[in-house]
Amino acid sequence: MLTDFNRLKVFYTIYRHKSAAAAAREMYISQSAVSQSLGKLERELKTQLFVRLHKKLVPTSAAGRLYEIIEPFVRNLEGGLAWLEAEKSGPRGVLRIGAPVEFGSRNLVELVAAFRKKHPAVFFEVALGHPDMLLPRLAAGELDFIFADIFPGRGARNLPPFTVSPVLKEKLVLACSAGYYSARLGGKLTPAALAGCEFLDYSQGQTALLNWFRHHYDKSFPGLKAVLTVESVQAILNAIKGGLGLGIVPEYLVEAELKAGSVKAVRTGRPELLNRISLVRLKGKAAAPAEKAFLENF
DNA sequence: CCATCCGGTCCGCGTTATAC
DNA sequence: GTATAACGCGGACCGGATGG
Repeated sequence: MLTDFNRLKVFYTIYRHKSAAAAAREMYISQSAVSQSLGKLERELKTQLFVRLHKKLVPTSAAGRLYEIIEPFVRNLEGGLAWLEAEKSGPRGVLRIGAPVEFGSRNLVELVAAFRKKHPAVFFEVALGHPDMLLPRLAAGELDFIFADIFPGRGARNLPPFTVSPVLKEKLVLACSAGYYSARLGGKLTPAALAGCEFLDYSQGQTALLNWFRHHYDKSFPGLKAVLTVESVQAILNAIKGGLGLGIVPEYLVEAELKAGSVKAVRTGRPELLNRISLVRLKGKAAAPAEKAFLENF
């Protein structure tokens, strides 16, 4: 059983001054209180900590050992409390953020860069991955907040309540190079012709592709041929330009190529599929200053 | 079921006074 | 300067009530 911390603090102060009276003055309590506290600690530990000479306290070797144990702890504690105090004057510390791979490596990194210009004492740890993996980590307090595109899976049943606020919508287009378009789809843009093409996707499950097809044709197209699977928008983009097949990318990333005609987007007449990114936080969790400042930047 | 509030009880801390 | 006795007060703890 750990002894009362206040008694250890009294001991620590006596040891530093080698005097109960001086410790009492420093701690703004009576000399009597210090003496009683020390006596109690010695009885608890069943160890003599000071030899009482006339008007003098001489530490025993046990006292020296105890001081060595307590001293780093007190130093840490004082440092920690100073840190908490400093935090009031401005955001600092580490922000742990979860995000989908594409959003995290593109938009989030830009946000972090802009934020750090204003608040250089804030550092970032970004975990990239699927919301199904990030939500439990948010619930366990390992992440301060996350960004999520799909929300939520059935696996999130027994997780604590979250607050979800939309932060971004971007149009997603199914695109390929102009060469690929004229060779494989020229003049016959039917669902069947489309489904027979080569595809580029972000995950083994082809969630992005399947969503696109469901959105535009109201039915699923099983057995799409994925010739490349990679968790990187940049890679998909390069593969599209290289004529490898059809891939889904945010429209604004290929705006120039679409205008120039080097990249073609598959248009069905329906509005484009939207990628909705939401901010997900633990309900009722107070935001630390760094977190608050970051979220206010939105 | 869990968190919170409330009233009552009791223990221990810190005080003063005093002895050494 | 330190230790001890006596004492008052605050806070910790407990059981029960209440509310979401």
